[in-house]
Amino acid sequence: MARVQRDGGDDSAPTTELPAVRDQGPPAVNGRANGRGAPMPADKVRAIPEAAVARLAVYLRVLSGMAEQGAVTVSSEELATAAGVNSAKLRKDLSYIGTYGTRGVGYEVDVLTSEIERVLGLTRQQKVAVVGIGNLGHALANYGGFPGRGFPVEALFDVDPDLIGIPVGGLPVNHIDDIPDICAKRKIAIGVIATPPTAAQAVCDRLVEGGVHCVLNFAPVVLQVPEHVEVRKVDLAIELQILSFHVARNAEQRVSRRTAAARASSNGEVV
Amino acid sequence: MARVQRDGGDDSAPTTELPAVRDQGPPAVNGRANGRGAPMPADKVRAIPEAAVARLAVYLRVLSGMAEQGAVTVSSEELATAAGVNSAKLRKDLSYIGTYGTRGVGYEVDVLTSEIERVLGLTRQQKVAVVGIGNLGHALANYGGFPGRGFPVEALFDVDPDLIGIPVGGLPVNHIDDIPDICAKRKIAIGVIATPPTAAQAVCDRLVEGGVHCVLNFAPVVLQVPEHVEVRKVDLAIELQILSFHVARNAEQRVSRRTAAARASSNGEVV
DNA sequence: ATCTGTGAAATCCTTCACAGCG
DNA sequence: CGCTGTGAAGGATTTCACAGAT
Repeated sequence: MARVQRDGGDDSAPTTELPAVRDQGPPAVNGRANGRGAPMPADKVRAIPEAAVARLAVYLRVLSGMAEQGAVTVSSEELATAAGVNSAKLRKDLSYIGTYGTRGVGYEVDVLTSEIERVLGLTRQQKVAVVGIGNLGHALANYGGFPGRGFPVEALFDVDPDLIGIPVGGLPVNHIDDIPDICAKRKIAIGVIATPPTAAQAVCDRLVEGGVHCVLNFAPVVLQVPEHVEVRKVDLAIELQILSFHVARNAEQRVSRRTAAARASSNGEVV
Repeated sequence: MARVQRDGGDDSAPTTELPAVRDQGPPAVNGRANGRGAPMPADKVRAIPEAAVARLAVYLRVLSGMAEQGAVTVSSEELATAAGVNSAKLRKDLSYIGTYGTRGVGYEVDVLTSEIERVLGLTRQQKVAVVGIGNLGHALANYGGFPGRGFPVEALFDVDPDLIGIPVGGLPVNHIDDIPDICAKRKIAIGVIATPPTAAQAVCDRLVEGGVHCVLNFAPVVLQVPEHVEVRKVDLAIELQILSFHVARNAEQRVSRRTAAARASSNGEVV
């Protein structure tokens, strides 16, 4: 067995679930007295909230846009607006990675950029394998935007014999049976699953076998993985259904507001 | 100008409000007059946490898989495991939509399925438009899996003159200038943006002009939208960067654990 | 005996608001 | 004076743990 169910998505949503750092010490839980003002032992890089990590990636993108336009410094207010958050949240997020701002002025775009890159581990390249070279797999393999050259695609896999050996985006397609071998040899860090749902779990197992610890899953299934493996999912159906919920909710709100208005007006009230 | 920055991504938003079920408006939307499952006090039917909505969609998928395999009832523990959450969370989530379980037994698969569908608004069809018919757009337009017949794709748009008029997945491509008109005429509920980042904001503005209130954004930009519009984003780059963060973190943990172990063993401690 | 439904506690995240630096 | 950095307050979400139904 040894399978643990976890998901990364959405998360999201928000939903983003943290890898449960479950330390089940026999005695009490760790006194999480995170010494605030006290400088913490450099040993322990303190946890950055999962939600903040996701936003740091957004800030990074916004910053790179600003750099292109020649911006040298930026205030928390500007950056926050461009990133779609409020400025208090942005400052709090940045405070998790250190203090790189100048009071009365703002942040230097390039300093902030490289600090975020450092925290996100973007200074090393993470090799990516894409499994499932259908419509979506093609899109992913060609995604010039596997962005900022931090995530080179270094292996492609499919079952279809007609695809094996064919180069896609300059890289030949291998058979999924070779996943464990090839991933291990090429030291693939991240596996992207773009297969039909029925194949996804088997593919995932082989990726794990090949030493892959991080999986990005586009297949509409919940993957079961061992504890040390991190899965994030991108799920079209679920995104649509969440939007659907909001449509329904808004429709109902509109109805009940209209009813209220009608009732009020028939009472001579002003709404 | 009245742009409000919000994003739908995997961040958590305040809990969404469900319609106040006040007195019966017109024939109205909330047919929650189910005699069998206990609805729940009208003034308590207020809000379903955003995070729970996302998971309800997951449960729905797991349930449909179970139904296919002939399952009639399911316990919270089984369903939770299959969905990758713990059972307390699952039960809490289900409690937001009513009480449809049987103590000592579990839930009936078909009852639960239709109740979740009802809450998510999947009883009505939501028409979808896809903008940007590149690799990804193709994948989306052909996605037989715009799943469970709840989300028919009813309009396609692109700028490329060579594409206009060409049918993709049985539907002709229109020019993006026609977005407002066509969306309004066909009563599109959800717009999916699969354009290059530079075009995304303009496309989004036109969708909103056409009366679209929900947007699913695949372009790597933060969209600015009016308040009444709901945006969710799917961002490959950000997903990869979040995974990258976990790679980095795990690497550090592994290092520090090794150091700790070394230190401990040189002290004769047991780890 | 088993499994749901749910208050209450614990945890995680966001927002406020202001001290303090440049 | 303007803007950052951050305790503290306020919410939201998750987990606990158990009463109660079958």
